[in-house]
Amino acid sequence: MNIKKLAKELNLSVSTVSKALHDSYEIKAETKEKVLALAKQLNYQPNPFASSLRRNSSKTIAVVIPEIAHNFFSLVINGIESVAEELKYHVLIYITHEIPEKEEQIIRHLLNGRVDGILISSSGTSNNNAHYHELVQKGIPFVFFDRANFEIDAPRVITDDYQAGFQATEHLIKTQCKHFAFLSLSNQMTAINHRKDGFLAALKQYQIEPSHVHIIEAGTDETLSFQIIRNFLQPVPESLGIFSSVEKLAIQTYHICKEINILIPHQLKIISFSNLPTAALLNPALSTLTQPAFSIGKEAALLLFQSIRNKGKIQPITTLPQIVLKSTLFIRESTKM
Amino acid sequence: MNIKKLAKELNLSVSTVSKALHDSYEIKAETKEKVLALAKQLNYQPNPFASSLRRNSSKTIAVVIPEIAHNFFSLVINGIESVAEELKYHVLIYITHEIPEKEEQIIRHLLNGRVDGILISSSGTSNNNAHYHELVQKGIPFVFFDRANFEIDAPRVITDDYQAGFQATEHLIKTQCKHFAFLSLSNQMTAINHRKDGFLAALKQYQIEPSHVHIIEAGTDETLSFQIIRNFLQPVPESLGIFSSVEKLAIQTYHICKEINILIPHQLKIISFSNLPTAALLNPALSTLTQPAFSIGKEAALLLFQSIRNKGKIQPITTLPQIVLKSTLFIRESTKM
DNA sequence: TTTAATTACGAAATCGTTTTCGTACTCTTC
DNA sequence: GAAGAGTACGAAAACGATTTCGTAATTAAA
Repeated sequence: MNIKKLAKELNLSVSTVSKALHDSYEIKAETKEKVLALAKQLNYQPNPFASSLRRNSSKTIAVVIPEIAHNFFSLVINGIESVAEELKYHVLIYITHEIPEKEEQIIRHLLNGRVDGILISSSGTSNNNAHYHELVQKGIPFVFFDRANFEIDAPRVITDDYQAGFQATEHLIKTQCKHFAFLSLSNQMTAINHRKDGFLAALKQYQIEPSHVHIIEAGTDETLSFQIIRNFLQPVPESLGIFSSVEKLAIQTYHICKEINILIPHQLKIISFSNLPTAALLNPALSTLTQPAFSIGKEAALLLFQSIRNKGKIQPITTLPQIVLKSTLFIRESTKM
Repeated sequence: MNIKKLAKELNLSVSTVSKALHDSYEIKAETKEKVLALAKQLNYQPNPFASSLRRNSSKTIAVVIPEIAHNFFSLVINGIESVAEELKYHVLIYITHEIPEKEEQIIRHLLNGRVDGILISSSGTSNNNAHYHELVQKGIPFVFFDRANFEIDAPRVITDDYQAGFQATEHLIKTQCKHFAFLSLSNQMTAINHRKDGFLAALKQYQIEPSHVHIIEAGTDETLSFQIIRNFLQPVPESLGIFSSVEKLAIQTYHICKEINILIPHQLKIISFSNLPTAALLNPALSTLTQPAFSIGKEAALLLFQSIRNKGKIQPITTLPQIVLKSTLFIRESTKM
């Protein structure tokens, strides 16, 4: 079934049918009704590729994320989907597995016009931005969320990572910790670095002895990060307070503590960025900084669709859209005095 | 940049360039090299819509799932993505939010040829299969995973739900439970019903008094299911063993037990189907039946791509592909004697 | 030497839409 | 009743690839 057969069936021209289906003013109501009726009856659905080819728009966006089996990112996707669904857009998912080269390859592929816009949570290191520049040059709108690249002039939705980091660390300080550790994936990710900056600022403000401050870069490889954290915890520094910048490392820490019999919160207190639905049910319940993941996805999608709509139009000289959402601190047993 | 400009630049015809790019035998090596070189230099990427329109294939598959913020489904997507990425296919995600009508609408939309195949974990009730039949009629390959519709002749990847249900229940029986409850989302989902059948079969084999058997249909609405489970647990039946067919209901049960001070495993033992990475860290550690989610996604994708490849070819008279993977039982503290 | 086969390329049709024109026809308006 | 405006439609040109078919030029076979 295509528009040609539909037109033949109706004794109308293809152009008339097309216009009728798009509710054009050129077509009289009676004709429109006939066309709509037969289209429904014959279950006519326009070929999306012909349409995209002609209109040069795909009604599709891409979401590029480091991983998907991750509470934060799946909640974000939920938020994105809620907006996309509303606007009848389709959502393509690409996973970089935290490999910057993979991200580059994906983004470069998307230069071919397959999507109208891209939502990116970067896995990239800041020393390679070429692929983002190509997006800009090609005029493909994109929005960063959570892990933004601040060297690129693109809208972004982030959280108050510095403040949250400060707040979490202040909380650890007030529970009488002596040593402080920051668990990080890498020193190339903006969001994580902002958390670290907040962490360091709090320690400085409370005049914590620098030798008591530990920055642990555990990396993205699971086996390796286990090893690194385990090494750090043997032996466990006195009155250690851990601030984990991502959920995964906190969970690993829990596993390690269980394995080598470190008692939380007595020997070690820990707080983590996390969207775990089971944080309160852990043994002990995990104190968390929880990002509004759904809202992040939703706001990022809204920004993207705004960019898509504005494409081609004259942009007012406006400041770069940056939305900063607040994380929420949940104090639980893992940081009990 | 398109193939026309490329051809002009090379002083060749469009058809020659196209053939060269596809490594056709009609084109001599020297010409191919020239074409490839300039294509790379000018960063030529073929328009995917023109290509899809002409070839009538999209290099895209759809994944239709009830929800995404769910460990099981996000792991499945990981498996799917691993295969799709390998074969250079794109993955569209659609979420039904457990609403059968939504699923119908999505599937019907996909009849327009936007995708070459569909992976479905059904949210549908068995009384409406029309949309699946339309897929069959249109010749669009699809594969069920986990939640299959057994009335439809489509390949499927499922787990040994009956056996796992039997095994879990047998385990509960051996821990001296007197009352037994099965937590279900609805009685319309095949996978869950198979788990229930295994549950009931085990109880029958061990001659459990039927009045001690409780089937709780909690539904998919979060607030409502909380209410239903809470009601069931007030007061908590003596020596209750709960078999939760899905992770979410087990987590809700944990929350409720914490809230109204029911001690696990002393007053209530619980085992659940779950892919929680934190199952062992919960208080108490949750006994689980864990599905090989990644493999499910991978196998389902492989079946789908096989169907896609076979499309149009004469099918050998073969039995319907059905892959049954095994779940693994992890006994932890939540079912301790 | 003639015929047949092979090689290497180009012209043009095609996929299914959308959109720009062009044009009959009716209806005002002066 | 001539000019202009408005209405309702159709023909045809895009969009950017792929593929069929045709054909010169060269090589091989008879």
